[in-house]
Amino acid sequence: MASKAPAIDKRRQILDAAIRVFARQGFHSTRVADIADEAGVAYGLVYHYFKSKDEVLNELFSERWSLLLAAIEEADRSEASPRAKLEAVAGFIVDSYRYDPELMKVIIVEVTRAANSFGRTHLTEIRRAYDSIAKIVADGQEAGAFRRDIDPSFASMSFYGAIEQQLSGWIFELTPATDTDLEQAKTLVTATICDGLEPR
Amino acid sequence: MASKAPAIDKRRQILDAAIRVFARQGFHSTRVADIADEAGVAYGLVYHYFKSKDEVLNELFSERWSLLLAAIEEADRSEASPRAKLEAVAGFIVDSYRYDPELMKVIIVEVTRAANSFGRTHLTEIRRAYDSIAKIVADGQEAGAFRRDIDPSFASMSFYGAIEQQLSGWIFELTPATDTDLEQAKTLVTATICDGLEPR
DNA sequence: AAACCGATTGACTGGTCAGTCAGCCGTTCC
DNA sequence: GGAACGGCTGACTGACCAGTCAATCGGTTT
Repeated sequence: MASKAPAIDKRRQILDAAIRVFARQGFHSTRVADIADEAGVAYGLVYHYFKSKDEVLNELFSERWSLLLAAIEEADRSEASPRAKLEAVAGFIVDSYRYDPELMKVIIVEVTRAANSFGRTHLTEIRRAYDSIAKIVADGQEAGAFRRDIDPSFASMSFYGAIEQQLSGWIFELTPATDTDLEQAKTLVTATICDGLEPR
Repeated sequence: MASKAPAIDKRRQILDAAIRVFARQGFHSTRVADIADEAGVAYGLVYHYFKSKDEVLNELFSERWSLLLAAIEEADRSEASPRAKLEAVAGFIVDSYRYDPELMKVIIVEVTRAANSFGRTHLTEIRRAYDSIAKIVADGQEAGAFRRDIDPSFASMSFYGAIEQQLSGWIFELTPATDTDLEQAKTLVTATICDGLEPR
């Protein structure tokens, strides 16, 4: 008997396999057969659960991005200082990478930074994240915590870009990514963006 | 007679056509036939001048990236302040976009941010840019112009990431890109990274 | 036990394209 | 004139792969 294997969720199994394979080979050079093999499942089953290969990636992206959006909006609703809100956002993104680097790699490399193919589909969701961050900045300006001569949406792009670039560095092994590095990055991004490189 | 057509450089013609087509459709959904058509040239000629479709993209990237590397290193060699050096780098990148947005789109979307497929090939060149920027920061720290508690390579990634994210915003029309916007961006990036968002 | 039904299987097909190649110009040089 | 050469042409092929589908399996219902 051992495992009764009570209807393991094959759909989930396929998604998880897809993360691994996409991270390893990239979306374009991944064959649907690779996903099925990695999941230990028949080729056709992928099409039982998903309309197309694209839909698998879309699903992976949307699952995770909605968490990010929720995290940003929660940070925004909190009573913390604007700077602490940004720190919370940076923290969430870095933790996402720590918790599941392969998934974050797929999302960044195949969607976020590839807005030609897939990003186009998700541009609205992606934009929502930038806008929410911009709102945090704008509120901070109104409260006098941030200077007013930098456009909030400009600041938002810089902040997000700085974080994503750090993840890229880790993903492509341009930059060490020990636990300590990740932990420091959380506050360092915010320190860089809020305090600046020049001494105060 | 009319045009003596003194051996127009067909190779160049193909490269320029490739920029337009890659920018429009993305590398993966561009057929070699599309490039040839756009260039007004026979299919086979592409293979006369280039070993493969990949090589066309590689060539486009290397051409431009070497200019960027030269610009960074020249800025570094100048007598300007560290901050002015960074401003020069930001200025060069923004001007590259202004001068040839399609080429920059191709480079960012298909190479720089797609380090899975092509970036891998160019990782060394890409890294050299990050390293050169990091050197500017490190020198600035030594000279006391920058605080020392932020790792230069970390600062370099933040700086470059912030710029590239601005370009992405323009490329995907998330952000207005009038001449004034571009001009302001040059100093704003540096202002954000050097001075920070918080009032001084 | 028979009908039913969703999950699962994997062989097969249709279409797509990167890259090849055999040959055609136009020029230059003897 | 003709031979040699390099730029240039575009039809063709071989490989690859996303998506289909007919068939099987195993559990549930009546």
